[in-house]
Amino acid sequence: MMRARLLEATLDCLVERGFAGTSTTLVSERAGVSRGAQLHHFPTKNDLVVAAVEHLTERRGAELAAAAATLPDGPRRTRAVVQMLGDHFASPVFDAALELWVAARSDEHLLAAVGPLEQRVGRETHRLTVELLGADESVPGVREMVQATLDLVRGLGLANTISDDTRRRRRILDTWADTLDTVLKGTTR
Amino acid sequence: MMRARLLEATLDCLVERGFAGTSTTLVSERAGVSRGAQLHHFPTKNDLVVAAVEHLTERRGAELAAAAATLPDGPRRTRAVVQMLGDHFASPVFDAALELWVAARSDEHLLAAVGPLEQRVGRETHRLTVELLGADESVPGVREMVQATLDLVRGLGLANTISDDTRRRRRILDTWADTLDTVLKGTTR
DNA sequence: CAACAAACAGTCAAGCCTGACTTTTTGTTG
DNA sequence: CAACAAAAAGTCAGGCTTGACTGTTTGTTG
Repeated sequence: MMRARLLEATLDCLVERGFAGTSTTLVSERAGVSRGAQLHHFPTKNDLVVAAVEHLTERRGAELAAAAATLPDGPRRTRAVVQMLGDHFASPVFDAALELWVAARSDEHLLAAVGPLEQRVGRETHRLTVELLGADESVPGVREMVQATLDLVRGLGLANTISDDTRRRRRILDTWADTLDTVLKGTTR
Repeated sequence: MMRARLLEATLDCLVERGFAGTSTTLVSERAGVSRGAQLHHFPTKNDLVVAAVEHLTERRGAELAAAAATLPDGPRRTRAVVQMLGDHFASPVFDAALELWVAARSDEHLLAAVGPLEQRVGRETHRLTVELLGADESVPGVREMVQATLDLVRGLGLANTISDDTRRRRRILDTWADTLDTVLKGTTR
């Protein structure tokens, strides 16, 4: 319970203040957990943050699964799938992940933990996307287009961190969904 | 001259150690500039870093222009343009920009300087891309696909910061170029 | 119920970063 | 060439963060 509170507080700080602005003292205060208790569960800041990555991953999965359940069938499905991914990569969840991503870039310990984890999450997200789109990856080029879709929403998510970009994202993803449908044609439904 | 050395040192630190790991002391040492001299040119860390953004922008422009001059004509041009953009967004230049981008997310002063600047650079990059591709933006969907291309390479650049992603990027962008050509068909050349 | 271990709480010193302050050098103008 | 202003150099104190240390509560087992 203490553990969970600490992890949530860490993620909140990450979103609000960034990695550097997230001090262990601040986290313990936010979580309403004493400094000693915190140090008991997570001896160092890195331990704390790495654990937060794990926790975040679970939330990522849960959020995507929940959103996926509400998707419509029929000709508008591709568009809905793509918009769902776009929204997900524009949420605070992405902000927190981005902070970790960038922090790990120049911290080998963090990288050792975040790298493999993010790779795993990436594969899982890819699998889910293929499933939601009903794409046939045995067709040449289809796999690359699915990957491109995920990298595209990642790029859109990045753009969204600085200024609200929702309208532009909607337009771009609508157009992309049409293109994607053309490429996948004959393999979906 | 001192100014330029400070800016270059700042960018080097940014790439190697990230925003938080870039201390003003470290920068002055690297640049071979005394602390007082540094404080004369840039009173605060923010001033230093904001100026570095400006400087980076110029380098960005110069690098892109240089690369653009070597592009081939003919049917392979789209592929070459897209790969060029992909390489550019996977270079240290992007790493430095990413650090600033993320740091600005949770620092309003930095955001006030980086936001408008990055918007300007974005527009300029868009304009250049349209020109290089010979795209006709009056055709519906074309503008969105050009934007999508830029957001895609941004996403690929982000993925590349953690682990070297060159092979995957090549494959994805090759496929993307084919799709892009189909959409632009009749409007190019 | 007593004893022991684990979780929790609070305090604090060492280290680092930033930016202010003082002194020295360089260069320009009358 | 003298005087003055601008640039550069060096020093340093204040503030913040981290993680180590010590004391207290809770809970479990014999």
